[in-house]
Amino acid sequence: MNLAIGDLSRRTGVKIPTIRYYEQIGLLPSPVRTEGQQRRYGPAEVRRLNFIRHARELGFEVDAIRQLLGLADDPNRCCGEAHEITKAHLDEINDKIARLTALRDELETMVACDNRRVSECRIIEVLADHGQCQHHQH
Amino acid sequence: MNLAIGDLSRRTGVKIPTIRYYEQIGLLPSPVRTEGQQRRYGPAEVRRLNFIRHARELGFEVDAIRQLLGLADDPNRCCGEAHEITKAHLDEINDKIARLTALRDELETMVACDNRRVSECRIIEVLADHGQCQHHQH
DNA sequence: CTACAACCTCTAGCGGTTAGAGGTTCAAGA
DNA sequence: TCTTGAACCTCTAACCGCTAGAGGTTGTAG
Repeated sequence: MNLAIGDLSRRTGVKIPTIRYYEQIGLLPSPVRTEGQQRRYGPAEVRRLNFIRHARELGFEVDAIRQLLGLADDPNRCCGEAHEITKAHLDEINDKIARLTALRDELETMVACDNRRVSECRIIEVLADHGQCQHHQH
Repeated sequence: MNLAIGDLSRRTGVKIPTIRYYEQIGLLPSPVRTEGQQRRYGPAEVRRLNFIRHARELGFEVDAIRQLLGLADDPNRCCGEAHEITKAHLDEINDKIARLTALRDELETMVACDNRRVSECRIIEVLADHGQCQHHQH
């Protein structure tokens, strides 16, 4: 298996400029090159890039991924660290879900609105109020 | 109530440069100024900025926020429009909730991991394996 | 051996912010 | 009233995580 960057891209679903970008910021190691300076990749890179892509899809920031990859690279290290990173991320997501759900409920009652003028419209009212009271809980 | 930009920042949790940026892109109206060109804000701006911040935290793009705010600014517009926009956002929100929930479930099984060694760690495993097979469904 | 798709580097852009430099204003205390 | 210093001003440039394009080179299939 000796993949050009386009093959790697197709295999992982990561766009070519993004792959080069990941290399540049040190997420992916510099691969071997042909005589003419073209990148060639092996199975290890496919695995690593898939890992990266999946983690990004889960919303991990590049820094977090770097940490996770560091852990994965050192199979003797304690797992607690990965646990911690993931837990923090999970908390953030739960928070977002809660707030989105609150907003949705509010919007849902609003959609019942059928007035002719915005001046009497619940939608606008609720949005304004929502902004107003939100920062108390933060 | 005659707030300087720093006061507004503290009241809303939006950083000062961000407030100026919002003004620049037209999300916030240009406020009144003192003789010496310093910005002064009133309660309307506090409300508006709180709304913006809240919407941004929930992942709405600036353009979407502009639309919603635009409705609120024009009380003579037909409510049907607000209705439509709100409905669109409701769909968006429901979509977001669904995706975040899926994400959370995945992360939650991951944090169940309490191994001492990374080599046996579910988190790393899931990211690696999942990455491997993920792109087929995309 | 040629054609041309795919690669290369480099620069610059995106949205949404944030940070810094270098200078001015406001307001509280002497 | 004057002085100090925190807070403000504008402007430019950086940040993240990509993405796009220009302009040139390489690899490979026919």
